[in-house]
Amino acid sequence: MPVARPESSHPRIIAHVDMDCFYVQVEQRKKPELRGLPSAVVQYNEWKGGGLIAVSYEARGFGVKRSMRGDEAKQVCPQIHLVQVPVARGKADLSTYRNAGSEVVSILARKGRCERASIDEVYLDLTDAAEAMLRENPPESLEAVHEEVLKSHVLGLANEDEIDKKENVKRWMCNSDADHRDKLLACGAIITAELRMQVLMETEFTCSAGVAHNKMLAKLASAMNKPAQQTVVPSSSVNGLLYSFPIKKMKQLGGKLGTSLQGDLGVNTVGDLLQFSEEKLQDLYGVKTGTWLWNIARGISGEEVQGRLLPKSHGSGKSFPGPRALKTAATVQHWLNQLCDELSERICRDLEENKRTAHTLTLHATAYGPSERDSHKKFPSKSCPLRYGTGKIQEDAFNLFQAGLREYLGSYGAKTQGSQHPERWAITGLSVSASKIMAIPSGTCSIMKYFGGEQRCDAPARQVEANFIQEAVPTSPSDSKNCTELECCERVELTDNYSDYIEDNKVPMEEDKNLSLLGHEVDSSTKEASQPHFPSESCSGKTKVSAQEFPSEDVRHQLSTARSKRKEQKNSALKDQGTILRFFKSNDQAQEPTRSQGDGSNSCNAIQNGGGRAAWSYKVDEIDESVIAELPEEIQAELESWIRPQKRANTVKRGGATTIAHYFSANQK
DNA sequence: ACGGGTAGGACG
DNA sequence: TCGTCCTAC
Repeated sequence: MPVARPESSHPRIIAHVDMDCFYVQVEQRKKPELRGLPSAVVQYNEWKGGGLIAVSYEARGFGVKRSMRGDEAKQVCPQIHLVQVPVARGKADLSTYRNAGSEVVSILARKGRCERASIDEVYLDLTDAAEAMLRENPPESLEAVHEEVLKSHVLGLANEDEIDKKENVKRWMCNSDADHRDKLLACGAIITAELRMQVLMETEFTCSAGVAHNKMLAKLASAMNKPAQQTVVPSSSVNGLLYSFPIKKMKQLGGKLGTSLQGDLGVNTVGDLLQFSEEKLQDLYGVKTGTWLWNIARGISGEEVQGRLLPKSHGSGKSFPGPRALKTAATVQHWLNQLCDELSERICRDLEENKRTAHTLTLHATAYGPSERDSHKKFPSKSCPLRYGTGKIQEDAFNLFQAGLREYLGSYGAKTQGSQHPERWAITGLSVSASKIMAIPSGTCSIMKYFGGEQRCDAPARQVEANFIQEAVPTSPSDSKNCTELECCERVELTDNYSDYIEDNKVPMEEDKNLSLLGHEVDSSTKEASQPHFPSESCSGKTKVSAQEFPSEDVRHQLSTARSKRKEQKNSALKDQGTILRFFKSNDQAQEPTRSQGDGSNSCNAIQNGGGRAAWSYKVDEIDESVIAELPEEIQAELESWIRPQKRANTVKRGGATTIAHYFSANQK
């Protein structure tokens, strides 16, 4: 739901960058012969040619639309090339698109705060960069403005359609009499054009962009001229732009709220909203939404660009429409296993690449069944603490499913359980997701505080284990069987360290498994999120090309050098995947997240002997995961960052010693 | 019985 | 908090 935020007084320069038919471009880069042809990306072509999820602009010219079936697209455009989405584990696999999106983000993030809004959209706060440019190298002093900048659409500029358009744009960009805000916008437009060219050279992807004073307007603008163009929104143009702008096309108003505005208030354009007082809108839609509506009608939006390059959750799901609905626990389990397998791979990759761990596993399902006839009951989502390891995730997810199913079926289900007439339920959608993703805490002080007093940090490992085990009360969703089997995520690509993977035992189907399980599954942990740790920008040897050095004759050459640069980067990225040990060594310099409970500062000091470093070792495979849940929360967060990677390190040298010594600093701040 | 698969955010 | 609902691409 929209929430009103005060607009900051200081003018900001915000860009919204939107990749053009992104999935198509990704496929075209893979198969360059598709460039320039009407094409579309389709998934599941079994039924009516599959569903289109991205359509090239050439194909749009023939009337092909998203959400057509492949067959329909062929009808309106027989020569269309349909490319299939990659499939893995029997489901669509979007990872190539996600990765391609990451390429783009890493380029765009160079010039300012960057928010990855979706797989193919990014917001940028270019305020600082624009101010710097205006100070040090203002457009009015430029003798030449790059073609790409001149191709900008500047809203409100007279004679948009005229032949002298570029001349007009140049005059606007370089106008020394312009409003300060417009000068900043001009700088923003130049920076944005440069970034888009950089994206094109390094990724071969085109994008469109909007440049404005806030996110809402930037987003509106980026969609106004596509593909491969950019649109600038001077303040003076805002009212005119919004006045006739269809309300339903505003972000957040494409759904029920927009429909209500139309149906209940007769508001069809943003301008129509101006007649309503803030109080009236608040009465109708609540204080927050009312204020938000009142503001957006005036082009006001104070939302900040979140500095976030990484997703906040990972999910894997699949639908099973109509006749394909899942009707037995065995098929549900099969598909859950597939989904969990993918999810596990993705969170493990996140851990390796970004040093982040997910802490909550959630299962969603959609179902129809006996209870749906009378009541429109929904299958409840369920969540539990996330344990790393594919087998564990699969096991936990299936337990969550069973818990949800019992609830869904209600008392009716309990009665007929185990009878010869199974429930007539059917699952039409399944998804699992991993959320509460936090950067691995890099300090160790809270562990020391926990053991402080009774436990010296360099005490023998045995005693540490004893402490763990004494206080252990298993609470994990599954009975914590002795986890001596070490789990590691599958990472075929990274052959150096993480390739070992030991599959969990398959979870046997137990219809009547532990009804009270769910009560224990709920994770009451309230861990304070630590600062996300962004992947280091390993942009070695990027082609640096200024706007003026970008004549079209050079594009071909630059693209090819950029292409080989990319490959170099990939290789060096692989090499850069350090060993676990190296990871810890590099991390122990980092900062300790803040925490509240005190008194243990002396114990911290106590271990700061030997130049602030101490060695600590223990036998990893003798610590049961379930004990961790019983530790104080701030300890849990910290411990998990140690134990999990440690187990993984252990598998690397499987058969060898199981004791690993870690070195860490006790410095805190 | 469908755009499918993902994401993010607000609310109670 | 968790679970639900809404929205968007």
